[in-house]
Amino acid sequence: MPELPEVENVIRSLVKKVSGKIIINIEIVTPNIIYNRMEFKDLVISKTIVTLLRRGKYIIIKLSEGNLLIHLRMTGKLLYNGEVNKHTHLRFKFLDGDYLIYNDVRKFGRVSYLNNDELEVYLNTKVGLEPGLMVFDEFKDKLMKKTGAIKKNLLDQTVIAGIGNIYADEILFASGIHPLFETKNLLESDLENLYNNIREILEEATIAGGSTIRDYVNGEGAAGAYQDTHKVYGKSGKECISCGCKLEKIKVAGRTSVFCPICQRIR
DNA sequence: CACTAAACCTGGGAGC
DNA sequence: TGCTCCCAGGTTTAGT
Repeated sequence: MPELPEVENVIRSLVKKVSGKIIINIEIVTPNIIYNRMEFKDLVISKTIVTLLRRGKYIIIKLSEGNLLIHLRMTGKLLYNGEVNKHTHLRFKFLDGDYLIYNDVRKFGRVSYLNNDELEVYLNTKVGLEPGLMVFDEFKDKLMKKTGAIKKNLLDQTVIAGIGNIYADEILFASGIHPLFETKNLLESDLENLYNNIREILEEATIAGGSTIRDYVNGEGAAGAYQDTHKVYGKSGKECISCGCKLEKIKVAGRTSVFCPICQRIR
C-alpha cells in the first residue's frame, strides 16, 4: 500500500496525538508481525512516545529509550483509537486510556524494537536518499552507479527511499522516460527532469493526503485524494492525457508498469 | 553479480 | 449466487 506520501501522512496524522503517551500494555494478537517477539513487551512497556519520524517508507516511533521501527508493506495501517477487528494484530495501550492499533489484512507488515545504534545501522544500510533532502549531485552519483532499467532503479530503496509502484510510473510519465530505458543511457536533461519530478510529485501527493486505491488511510482513518491526479498508474488502455494514444502495460522488475508509448518512447 | 520467480497473505473484481 | 482465476501501494529469499 503505502509509499512515501502515504507514510508521511500517517505520521503527520499521529504525531501530535501519540507524542507524550506512556505505553502501559501491548496486546499481541499475531506474534509473526513482530521481529524480536520474545523480548518485545519487556522492551516497550512503560516507555513514553517521544515523537514519530519517517525514513523512506519506514515509520520510526522514538521512545524514551529505543525505537519502534514499522513497515506497513502492502496493507498495514496504524490507527489511533481505531476500530479493532479481525485484522488487528497489535494494540498499544496508553496510560490515559487511548490506544494505537496495527491492522493489516495481508500480514506483510513488520514491527520491531531497535535501540538507537541498531536503528542507525539498519537505516544506513537499507534506506537510500531522502527525496525531499537529497541534492542533485548525490542523486545523480547514486543512480548512475546502477545497472538495468530506470524503473527498477527507482524502486530500489537503497538508491532513493520512498518511491513505490504508483509514483515510479507517475514520475517516469512526467519525465517522458520509458520504464525500460537503461539508466546508464540517461542524458543530463533526463536526470534533471527525474530529480525535479521525484521531488515535486512526492510533495504534491503528500499535500493531497497520499493515494487511496483501495486500502490506504492515515492514522485517523482518512483516505487520500492524489489518486484523482494519477495520469498513468492503473490506467492501461485509457487515453494518454498528453497525446491521446492508448496507454500500455508491461512488467518491469516484476511490477505492472503503465506508460505512454509515444510520450515515453525509448530513444 | 544480476535478474527472475516464489514466498509471504487476504480479499476484491472479472469472467463464466 | 457462486466458483475460479488474476491482481494488488512491498520486500526478502531462493533459484538460474
